[in-house]
Amino acid sequence: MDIVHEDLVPDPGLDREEMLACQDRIRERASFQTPRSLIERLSADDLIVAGVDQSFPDDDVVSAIVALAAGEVIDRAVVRQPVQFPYIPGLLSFREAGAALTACTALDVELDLLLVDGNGRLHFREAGLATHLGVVLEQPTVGVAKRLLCGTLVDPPEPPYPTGTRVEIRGGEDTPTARNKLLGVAMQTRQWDHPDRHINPVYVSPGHRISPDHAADVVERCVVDRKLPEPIRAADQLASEAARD
DNA sequence: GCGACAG
DNA sequence: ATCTTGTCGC
Repeated sequence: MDIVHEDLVPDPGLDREEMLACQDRIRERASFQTPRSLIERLSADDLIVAGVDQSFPDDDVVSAIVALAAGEVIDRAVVRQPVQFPYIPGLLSFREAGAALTACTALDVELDLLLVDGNGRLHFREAGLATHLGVVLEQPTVGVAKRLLCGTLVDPPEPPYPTGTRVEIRGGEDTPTARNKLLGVAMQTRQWDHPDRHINPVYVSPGHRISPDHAADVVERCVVDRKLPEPIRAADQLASEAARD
């Protein structure tokens, strides 16, 4: 994987206004449609999907990326560098993308798709971490978040949702550029049998070069026995253990 | 001014 | 994200 748009790499040194302008440019370049070539690959049994995730030991950021095909790890990379920007909702890319991009560059295998911890189009300016990475790398990406950042659930059922439930998330007052647009879906990837206590859904959104439906399809396919898709779990695990040494 | 807010 | 033991429920 290579950085295609060096000028769009999020710079932690920019001021807030410049960061917002950068995200506006990302939104303008992002595509939320699935290319014909990817649609064909989505049904292949050797689909190559990677997950990327970050951990923050002390004042460093560790980024780990793990690529899987047919349930097997086929490539991985880990990078560590000083953290350069704080966590600010809506500006996550400026904290995590630098390290994540370096990790992506260190990967040898060519991916069909990259799963990212966080949002894609499900973002105040439709430019979440998954979208930013996708545009800079010109790589199909999907965002998977554990909590809802913005947008409104359309006709949500009463929790707990049964496994397989998908609820549309559309833009509202908090997403001025995407009013009433389909930004992503709340997806129940796993659920307990008894409504005693329940598992929350994950929030899936297209990052770049994929549609909301196909994004959800891929996440569903990558989920094995857990709430989160395997590539992200593997990356999460690798980033955590790499943070200890 | 108040609320809401991925990791 | 990170700091951290026990503990509730299948």
